[in-house]
Amino acid sequence: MAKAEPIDELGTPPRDFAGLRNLLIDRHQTLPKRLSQVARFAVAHPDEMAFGTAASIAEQADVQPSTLVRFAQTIGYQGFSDLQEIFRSRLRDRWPDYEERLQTLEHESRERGGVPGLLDGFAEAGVTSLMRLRDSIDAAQLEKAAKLLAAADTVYLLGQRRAFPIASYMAYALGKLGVRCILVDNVGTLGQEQAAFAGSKDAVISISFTPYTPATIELTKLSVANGAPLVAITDSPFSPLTELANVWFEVVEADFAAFRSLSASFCLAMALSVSIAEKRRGG
Amino acid sequence: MAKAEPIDELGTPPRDFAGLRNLLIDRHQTLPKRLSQVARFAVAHPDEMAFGTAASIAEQADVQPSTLVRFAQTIGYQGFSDLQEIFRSRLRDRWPDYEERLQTLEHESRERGGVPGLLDGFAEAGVTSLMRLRDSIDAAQLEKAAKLLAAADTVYLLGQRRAFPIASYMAYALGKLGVRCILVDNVGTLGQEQAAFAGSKDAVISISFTPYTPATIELTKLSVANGAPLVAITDSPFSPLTELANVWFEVVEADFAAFRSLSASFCLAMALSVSIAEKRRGG
DNA sequence: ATTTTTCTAGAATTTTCATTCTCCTTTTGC
DNA sequence: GCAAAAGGAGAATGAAAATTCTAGAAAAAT
Repeated sequence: MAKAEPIDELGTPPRDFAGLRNLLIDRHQTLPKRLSQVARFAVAHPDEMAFGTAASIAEQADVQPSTLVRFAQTIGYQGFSDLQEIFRSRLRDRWPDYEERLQTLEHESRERGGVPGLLDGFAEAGVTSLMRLRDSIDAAQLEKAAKLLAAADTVYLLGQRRAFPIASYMAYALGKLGVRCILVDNVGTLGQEQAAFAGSKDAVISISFTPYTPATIELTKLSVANGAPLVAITDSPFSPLTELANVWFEVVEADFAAFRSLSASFCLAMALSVSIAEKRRGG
Repeated sequence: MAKAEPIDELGTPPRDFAGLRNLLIDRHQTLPKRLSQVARFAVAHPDEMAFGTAASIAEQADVQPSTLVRFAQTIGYQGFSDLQEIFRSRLRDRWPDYEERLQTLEHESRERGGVPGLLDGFAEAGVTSLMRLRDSIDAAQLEKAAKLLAAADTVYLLGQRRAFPIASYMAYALGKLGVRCILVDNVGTLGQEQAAFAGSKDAVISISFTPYTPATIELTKLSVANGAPLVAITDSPFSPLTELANVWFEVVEADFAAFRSLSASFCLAMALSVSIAEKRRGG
């Protein structure tokens, strides 16, 4: 209780959310491990901080409830409840002007061009693509593709130019899921060599959009000739991939400012990746 | 406890705010005086219902705390706390514009299981991410980043592992837009050599998410040490990139099945890419 | 008008929750 | 490498809150 040096830095702690957030960002480096952990959680999940109980928040942040109290006191608040009040006020205060703000946003993004308008445009294109994807993809097809790919020894991933981000992401995801795969990135124009070993026990996922990059098509043909089953992700039934594929998906992306979204393709890629892993575990 | 006629109308009460609100509006005429009073208050002051304690709400609504419990039970909830959860969830997920769309999505995806369920899940995560992005990105920051990057001689793109698809996509997009750029893909661990020439006349876009890939951080530090201005896309204010950056963006992606969406990051990447080109043309 | 039923207020009870405290562990300084 | 200080975990405590209970008031029905 009685301390020689009573005050460290207990100036008045911020009573508004923005100030608190800044304080947390500033100080989290100097805080001890667990307290820093709480600071990170608080910034990342302000909603939870507002509504949760000390126990529930503690569990999610992987600390003890008492740590939350110590944390609040360390940065100058009276206790956890006092700190929580800041997070609650944020939701309270923000709500009234939120609708107004959103209307402004919609209104302005039509009128002005500029960077914010672009962001809205791409976001809208992404949402549209995702909604469309959901309606257009056939469940049976997905099932079939997942089954085919799950049976494969190694999954070969083909995709160049605009499709390359998707192929490379699948390589990342499949790797994390413990599914053996090879990303045929064609570095050093070594695509032929990379894809050469794909055979009937393996499978190929080929991704290509208009104008179908020749390298992707060539490498796909090569693999199919070697007996590898093919799952294709493309943007039209007339794609050169469809006639080669055992299963193919048509993904139509919305566009904005002459750039097509990639959201739907990524979404499909993720769903496929996870479903392969699930099937392998005996789904 | 034992009652002859056990159930009046305790069908499942709504778990979402919209449904609850309708229920309240419908039934408030048939309810007894005090309960009707509570219903009116609940509809009129949903914020208070979310934040207040039973005692504080009771006082404001001019009823007894126990009345609130009776009220909750009468309309089918387990107790006051159960009812309050609905009001809290409303503040938690406050994206009014897309509320309806998402609800449809959530609803349908519960009915389907398996692979289609995955697709819906990822779609939902993507939509959520995009909506959040729109709300969280600051227009002034975007403007500043676009200006900084437009002034650069060459744009260097850094991003490994999960961030790599985004970096590689930006390389594609910027190339198409006629903006000189170099994708530091670190092939052959030649990242140092690839990034070596980034200087004060250039600019770096660095993309990294938890757990921040060391290679990306190292290469970014190197470039910044050489005087290159930095725009960072990351997922937390505590990212090692933020302190290095001239402008940084926090992109929080929603996740599903332990995989985070990339939609928002891509959206931001696209918006940035196009805005650089626009600025160059004299925007 | 009287009985029966429903509703309400307020007290009593139980549960939940934040906070405090103690003991143990880790880190820091010498 | 050791001592001292700081930090952290988890049980104990006490306060506050939700819920239940009961008696009485209001409303409805006969």
